[in-house]
Amino acid sequence: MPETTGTLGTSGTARDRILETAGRLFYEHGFRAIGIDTIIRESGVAKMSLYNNFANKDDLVAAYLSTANEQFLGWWDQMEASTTDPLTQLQVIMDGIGDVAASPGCRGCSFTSASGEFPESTHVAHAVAIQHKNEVMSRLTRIAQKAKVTDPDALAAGLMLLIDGAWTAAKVYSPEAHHARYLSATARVLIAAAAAPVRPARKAVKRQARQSIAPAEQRSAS
Amino acid sequence: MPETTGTLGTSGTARDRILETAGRLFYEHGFRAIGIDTIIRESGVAKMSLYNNFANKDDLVAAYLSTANEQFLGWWDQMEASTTDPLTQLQVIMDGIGDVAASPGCRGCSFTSASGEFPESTHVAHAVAIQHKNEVMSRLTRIAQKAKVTDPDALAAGLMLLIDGAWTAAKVYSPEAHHARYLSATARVLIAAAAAPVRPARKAVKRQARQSIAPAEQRSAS
DNA sequence: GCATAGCTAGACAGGTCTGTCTAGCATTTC
DNA sequence: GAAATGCTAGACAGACCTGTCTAGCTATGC
Repeated sequence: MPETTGTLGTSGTARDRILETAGRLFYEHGFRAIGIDTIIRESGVAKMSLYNNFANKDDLVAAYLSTANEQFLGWWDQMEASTTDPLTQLQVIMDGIGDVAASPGCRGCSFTSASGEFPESTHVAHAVAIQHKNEVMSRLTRIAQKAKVTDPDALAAGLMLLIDGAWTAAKVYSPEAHHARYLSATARVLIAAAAAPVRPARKAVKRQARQSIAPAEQRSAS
Repeated sequence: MPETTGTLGTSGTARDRILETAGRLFYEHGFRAIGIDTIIRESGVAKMSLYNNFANKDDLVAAYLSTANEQFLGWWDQMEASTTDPLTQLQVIMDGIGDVAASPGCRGCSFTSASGEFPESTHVAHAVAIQHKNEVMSRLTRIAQKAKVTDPDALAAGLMLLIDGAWTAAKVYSPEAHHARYLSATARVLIAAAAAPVRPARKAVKRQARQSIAPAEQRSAS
């Protein structure tokens, strides 16, 4: 039994090859930067094979993101199953994400990128991204609740901020990674503080009145 | 003295109107989603006025980012000047960014978006973004050093992760903001821990061996 | 042996994008 | 008054992009 089908077929169905190729190209160059023709050419598949499997380009983008979401959650499940203590589970997950974000090939988070390239929250790709982030947030919250920390929402939110910060570092600084290396250690501080509530610091910093921020500066923020 | 120039001129030079309009549209819809023709139409300016002031679209994007960078650093200087204690300076800045990120109109960080839409680090827009993040990092580090905390690099990196996490929340969840509201409180934890070094937690979470992450999952990360 | 399903190859339409060019108007400067 | 400067209006070229269509090939199932 030779090639499964077609002339250029390497392996798998046309749909699989399209998804694999499109995912790689989208991740490396961005969703808008990669055209249908490029995906066709790189995957060695006919254009009609793409449009027979996906309604349009947006549908292909959404399919890629859904696949990526499933893979990520699968990886998460493995990490979480590696231990039973909730606080350790959180730390293991943060360590794992830190390792990925700081690795040379990492270009950040596909879902955040999708949100940026398709800013309308009704866009199917943006919607998948929101769904993904919601899932991550609720998983963090659930584990924090299991750990019986004082404020599970605050711990989950803090860890979420760190995670997305690490993905941003990976995206901006790729392939150097930079401060994503500090994800693990910083998460450890938050987790420890949540477990053993912070004693009033010697010099507690109080929130003070600040001047309001002009609209123009909202757009220029870091 | 009537209109300064032109027929549709609202105020300022053509260059100013182009930069203002382009900035607003880029920020709201993305760099690749907005075309030259749209900028022309919205700013009421002739196409040649754009190409007389900017070499090409990339140059316009870079000019917008440079302006945004200057505005942000100006805002930072104001925040920093509002107090003399370094730890309070850090907290004031984090509070300010948290307020902006959690405000309804905020769509995240222009520089991160630029990195995402122009992934090649040699692209002029990506280069400006890197320069901006470097500047923010070095400012955080400098203040942390002034505060004489044990590990200024770690504190600066931790705060940077939080900041970029907040921008991501704003981008993905706009206009709801969500967990960006936790930026201030989470920063307070990190700052307090850095000021009063963490006592070994009752149940310290140790880093444990983990299975490696398959390349396929690197792309699917949160 | 024949129908069906999945695929290929490539032309094509219609739209959009960037960037150039021409012709001419209005204001300022010398 | 003349030159220079900054701008407008819009046509235009050439590239690229999405999505459709036709024609035909190949393997499988009945």
